[in-house]
Amino acid sequence: MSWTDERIQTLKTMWEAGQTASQIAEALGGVSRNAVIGKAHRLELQARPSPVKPNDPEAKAAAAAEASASIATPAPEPVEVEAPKPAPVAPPVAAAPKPAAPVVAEPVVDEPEDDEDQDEVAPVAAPVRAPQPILRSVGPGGFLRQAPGEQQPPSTPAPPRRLVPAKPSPEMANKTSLLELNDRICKWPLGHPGEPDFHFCGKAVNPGFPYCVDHCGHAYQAQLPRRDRRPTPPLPFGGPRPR
DNA sequence: CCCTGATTCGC
DNA sequence: GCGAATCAGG
Repeated sequence: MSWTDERIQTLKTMWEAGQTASQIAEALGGVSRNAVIGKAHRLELQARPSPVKPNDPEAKAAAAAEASASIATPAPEPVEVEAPKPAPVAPPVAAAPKPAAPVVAEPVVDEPEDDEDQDEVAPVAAPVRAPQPILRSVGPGGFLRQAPGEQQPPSTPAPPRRLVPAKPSPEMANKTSLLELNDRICKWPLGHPGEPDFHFCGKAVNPGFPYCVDHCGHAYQAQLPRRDRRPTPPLPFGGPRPR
């Protein structure tokens, strides 16, 4: 598998959306988790909390000094630490539990009359599960319950030759799907991954940010004293959606 | 053990 | 540029 523009775009988006490298690899198919991480780094997408971050230049220097006690001090450069910029209170992606594989709304019209294997360049990028109605119990808020492990069966990563199910419903006609995202449109998720109407905001971004001006306002807030905080910070992913 | 991302380094 | 191997924390 090679890194086509589409696949790179998917990688970028999912990475920014807080998906784990494993999830991204699985969604893309044909690549390993390491491949995804490696590519992400080459794309300079890092900027994500790593479970294994030294993060302490002094400790590093100390360790280095200890390891090579005989070497002259290599002038430990004081690394710049996170400045107190306005802390994003609710980076929507941070709390992302396990958004399912990319939901494609791309209405791929399936013409039944032509049976031949046409190497249709259908976006194979993401395995698409037919939007089969998931019948589950309904929670207090009216949302569909989903067992933690059954977001979607990522199990059949078999690259679908055709994407039949994406019915061109008028519902999704104007919605922005995962694969339609780019650097210029707002990536704020609307709805829940796995649900049929899950899509993204899609408005023009606030330059320099992944979201439009409105959603930047939601995503980046000044840290307020607990008492003064809104009881419910926006949770774009996960969490029951009030209806 | 499992998971995670980071890094290295031969290709 | 790519990604397996390896590392290291949770």
